[in-house]
Amino acid sequence: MPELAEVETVARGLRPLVGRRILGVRFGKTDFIADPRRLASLLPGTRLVTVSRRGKLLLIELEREAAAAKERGEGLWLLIHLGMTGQLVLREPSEPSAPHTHVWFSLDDGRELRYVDIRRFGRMRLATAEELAAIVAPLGADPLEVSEEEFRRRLGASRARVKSILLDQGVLRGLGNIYADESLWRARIHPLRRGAELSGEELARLWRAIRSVAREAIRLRGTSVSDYVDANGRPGSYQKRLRVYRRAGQPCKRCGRAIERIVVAGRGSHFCPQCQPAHRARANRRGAGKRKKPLGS
DNA sequence: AAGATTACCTGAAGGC
DNA sequence: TGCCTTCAGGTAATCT
Repeated sequence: MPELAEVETVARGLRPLVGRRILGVRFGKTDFIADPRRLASLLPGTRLVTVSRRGKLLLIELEREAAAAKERGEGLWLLIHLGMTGQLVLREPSEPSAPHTHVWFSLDDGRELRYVDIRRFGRMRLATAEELAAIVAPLGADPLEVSEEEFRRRLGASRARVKSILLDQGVLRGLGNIYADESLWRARIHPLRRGAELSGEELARLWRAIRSVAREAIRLRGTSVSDYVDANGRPGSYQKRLRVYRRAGQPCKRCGRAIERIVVAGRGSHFCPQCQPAHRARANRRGAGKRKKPLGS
């Protein structure tokens, strides 16, 4: 699934396109595109200026031709979210299109950038600078840039299950189910624990675990367990490093106990019952619901 | 009103 | 063989 490491890898694969022009766009199904006619009218003739990533969101900055840019001085961004099964791949126009290809961008170097998405959970839209600011405003901290202090503050302020918190893009941007499970295993924290009940030591372990998992996943160009490939159609290799994700019933790499799978936040959650104990201490949570003081302030 | 659950979508896999 | 159900998880919408 495209999480931060996969989107980062796709962004890096597209970066050589900076300077290229989009000559035209063709569409298949468009129900995942905010305003396909706007793309059809504005994209042709634009030049790619930057390719970047914000969480799981891919940002392609475009520059209009001098004449068109005059009417509105501001920039234009093509925003693409890959959802679950979205792929952006560079192909020669002569190559047959994969099933579920829904957008074809023709480029001035003769190639095509194709958007493929089996389930169409992805999203695509154009945005002005103002619209872009509003879209990224709700996103939380970057997992690789957040300080340990801010991380502890954000996680410790929530009574939700820690697994849910890690998946919340408003807290940390870019983590998905795979890296959330892998990070919790590394930090030896049970997915059902609540953010506010984690000790300072546990939060510190989790902060470090997320950083090392994210760095390693980017280095290995992402995880390919089902559909993910990069801009050149190549899979990543972090799947070889997975310790718990989709390993239910198999032995823990640390202690040998069978990995278990439960559902948290509607997601399959994999953990080691030995390494990741469900309770910090002898928790008698009777009366815990009476707490009324919100933490902080 | 934060936190939990469900809907969207298609293909793979398992049951009978 | 083939039909049916379940599962996979990105976010948005809906519930409690």
